[in-house]
Amino acid sequence: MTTFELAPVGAGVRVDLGVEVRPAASGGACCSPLVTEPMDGARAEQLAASFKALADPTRLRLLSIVAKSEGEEACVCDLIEPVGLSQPTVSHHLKILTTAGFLERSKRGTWAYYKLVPGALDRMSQLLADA
Amino acid sequence: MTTFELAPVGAGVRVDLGVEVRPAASGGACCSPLVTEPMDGARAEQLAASFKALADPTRLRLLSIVAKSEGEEACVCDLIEPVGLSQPTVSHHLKILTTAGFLERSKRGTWAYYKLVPGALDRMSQLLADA
DNA sequence: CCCATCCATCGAAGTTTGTCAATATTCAGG
DNA sequence: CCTGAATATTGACAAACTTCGATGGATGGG
Repeated sequence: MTTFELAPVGAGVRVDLGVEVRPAASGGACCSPLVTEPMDGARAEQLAASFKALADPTRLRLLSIVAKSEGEEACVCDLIEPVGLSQPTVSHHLKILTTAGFLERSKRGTWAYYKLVPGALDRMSQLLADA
Repeated sequence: MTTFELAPVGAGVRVDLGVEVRPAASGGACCSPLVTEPMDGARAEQLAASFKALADPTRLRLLSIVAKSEGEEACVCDLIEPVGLSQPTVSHHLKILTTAGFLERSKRGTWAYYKLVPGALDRMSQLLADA
């Protein structure tokens, strides 16, 4: 398989990407020696994980369809035909989006309904806004 | 190798993700037959390509460092040490970010300076804002 | 000119990802 | 319970990605 470890989108990620401005390009022609750490690896990985969930055309379409559905909610059967992929594949993508915190799942009867997590995409938007 | 075909971030991508609302869940228990196309495959691919460029921790750190540098600009030599990867790898990532439209390159002497493309990240932010 | 430096490209290795067919799981009805 | 329908999970495989070392191209200084 492969272990998708997509950080929940909200997860305390702070908007201002934590970089200490470097101490004013020390003398030489180029190359300041110390750039006091860019945006620590941990946060970079979290953020990257969230973007990774959005970095697939099928997943974007799934989000888009769900977003425009009744109550921002759709069941898997509504999604298979539009994206034109197999049911397992669609389920796979939905799981990734859910793990990443963009969708939430609720089962009613035999059907699984996926719904936009309110504010999840907006939070991503914020992260980019003042970068 | 692999051919990175990252769509320039601005490229006419429209904020409202083009989905016609489905015609009100036709009668049955579930599964409305026609969801008049989600967000056409082409745009989904473009958008996904842009997100793909952001979907890597190293690239996020590179953007972050560049963003906080003098004039939102840094030469490759400034970037290698902070991210702790080889020079070829850093160049590789910079190219991806450049092709995707997030960075622009200018050569001065032997050095290559990478600079944030103004508004590029903001545009991505917009795309997510009202999704 | 020749050399050293900065950067890009190439080729290769290892990992991750997208996709499907097959199978398991869960639930509603009879 | 047994069956059928809707989803999820597993296993497999090809394509794509990240990374590196080695090499090539350009530029500026002796």
